Amino acid sequence: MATLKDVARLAGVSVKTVSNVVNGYSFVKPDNRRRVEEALEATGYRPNLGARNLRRGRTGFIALVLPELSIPYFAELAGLVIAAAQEHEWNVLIEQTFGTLAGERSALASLGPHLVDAAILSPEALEADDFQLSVPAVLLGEHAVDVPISRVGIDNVAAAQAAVRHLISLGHQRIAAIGAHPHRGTAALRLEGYRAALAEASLPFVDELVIPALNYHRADGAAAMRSLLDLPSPPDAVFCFNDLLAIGAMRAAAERQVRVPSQLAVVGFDNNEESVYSSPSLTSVAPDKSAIARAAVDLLHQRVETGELLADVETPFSLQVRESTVAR
Amino acid sequence: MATLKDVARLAGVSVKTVSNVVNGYSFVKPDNRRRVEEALEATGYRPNLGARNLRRGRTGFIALVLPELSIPYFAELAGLVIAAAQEHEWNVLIEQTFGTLAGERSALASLGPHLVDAAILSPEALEADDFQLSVPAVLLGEHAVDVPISRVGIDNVAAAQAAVRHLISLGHQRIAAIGAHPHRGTAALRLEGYRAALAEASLPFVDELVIPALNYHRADGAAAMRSLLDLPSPPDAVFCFNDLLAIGAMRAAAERQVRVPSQLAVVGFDNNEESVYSSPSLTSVAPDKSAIARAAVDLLHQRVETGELLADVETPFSLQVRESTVAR
DNA sequence: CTGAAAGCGCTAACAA
DNA sequence: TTGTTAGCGCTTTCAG
Repeated sequence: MATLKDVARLAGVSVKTVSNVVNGYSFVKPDNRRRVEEALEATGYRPNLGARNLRRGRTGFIALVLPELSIPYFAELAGLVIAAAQEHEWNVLIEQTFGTLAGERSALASLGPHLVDAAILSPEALEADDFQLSVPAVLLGEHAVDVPISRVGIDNVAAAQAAVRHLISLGHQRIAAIGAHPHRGTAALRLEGYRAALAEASLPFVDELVIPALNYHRADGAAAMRSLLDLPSPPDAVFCFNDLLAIGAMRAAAERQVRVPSQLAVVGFDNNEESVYSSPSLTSVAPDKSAIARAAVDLLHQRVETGELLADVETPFSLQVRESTVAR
Repeated sequence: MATLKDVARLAGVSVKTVSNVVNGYSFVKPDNRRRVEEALEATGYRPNLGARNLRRGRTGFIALVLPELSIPYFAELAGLVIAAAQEHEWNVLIEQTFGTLAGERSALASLGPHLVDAAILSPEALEADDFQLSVPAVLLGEHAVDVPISRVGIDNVAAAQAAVRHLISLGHQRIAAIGAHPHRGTAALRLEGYRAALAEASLPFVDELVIPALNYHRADGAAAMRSLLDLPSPPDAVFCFNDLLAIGAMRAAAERQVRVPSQLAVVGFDNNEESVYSSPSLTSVAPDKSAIARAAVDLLHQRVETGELLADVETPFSLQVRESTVAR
């Protein structure tokens, strides 16, 4: 592999000149520039990023810390973050925490400043004390705790409220919620939106209709739905805090011969691609994932370049109405 | 951030001694070791990986080149590769190609030896000439072309054959295939397995029942299924070359009021988590993804450490029978 | 506008 | 057993 020095020797100039050409710096005598470019071409020179970054005190990487790639929402998001990072010549390092406190702590601990220039975090269990980051970071999802880190995401209260309003507008009166969680900030906000929608329609908040979920996988949604269907008077609609829970819920309903949407309307959250093709297809709150990824990366880039702390970013969302609430 | 030198000064020894302790090398006088360890602790020293790797001529990264993270199979695989790589202290860099030749070429081109120590490739369009890698690599999926790179994966012919045999054993006679592709090696092998299963049961190979798919997304499966249902005599079973195609096919069937499995049996390939919860759940060929990820990473590690070229690895698979072929 | 040279933090050959 | 020191390849003062 050719080094700067090799190129310099071949072009008959100093490394400085080559470096100048490579980095598009200042003014280089046209003649020298030509010779350097020829030498660059001839050697097939490619800069050694490690050396460059060692010198610049940068690494060229950002970390993306998330629960699990096998969760479609995070997989999609990761793809978008990678694409956005590429535009700033950043490579993305993905760390999976599996949603555990230990996993999240160990991911954070490994984030030395020599490894990454910045980090995008999607924590689910971290506590306030844990946020002693050594690199700039941005939070996706919620401030589970109050920490001075910029956040990028949608207005979860408004989004949940829109989802439940939709169910109410369809005439549903007994609306359940799946996904309550004792420590997860996002869950608290979605629950708040659910409450608000019920309240503004003067519908009662019924404790037994709010089902907690420790995880947000399909299996958890199915289990929650079963417990709901076992109730003396089951709900006629259910708002699930993510699409995976909703898919599980629909599966459980099908197993009990409960028809969706005629007997039970279902709304999810995340708008996974999977939800467009399920039978019935799933009505879902659709955060603009692309906007989230871009905003997070741009915020960090700004932060790293200028050093200035930046404000939170609120990204848009919409409600995608499909067969699980309105039959074709 | 503390450097080796800082630690050495604090401990009153040379950097060499500190380096020895940090790297667990040779013999260090117990007294010195203790003082170094104290200094390490006091400063919270963390080695600068960039510098270490620059010196060692390693980067500490491997690349994982795949079509798209939004495809569940690759998302799952990526998660497993990250986990396997961690055990060799490797970080994983994911590059998305979107299955295009241009995307794959540009991903390969960016894989300089300064960026990664090795690469795991899942190409779909690359041609033989493109495989001029500058780092050790292993191929997931098939040798689309004949190149001297180790491959890790299942026996696609046998797997496809098992899937179609299952359909035949259920009494199906008119079995379609969705996913034929002019250049994709994997598609050719799965088609071969399909043919073999038909042949051994003395069933005719019917051209119009083999539907090509340029992409393997849900939408492609739905489109293919529609064309199959438009046939004067539609199939009574369909073997899809991946689960996404199968999910799309089931969706299209549902839209035409065709019942699965009573009127149409469906088998997929990949065994996505999604397929366990669809209604009906999907019978699918299940490659051992964890074994694939581990084998690929271990092979590369071996290769990088010892320099020796290693043989291909064939990983196991099974057929998961679910409701799409056998009603509960 | 360009060259010489220092040094980013680390490892390892060589000396002591 | 440990210290000294020369780089890994690059960027960047500082002179010229």
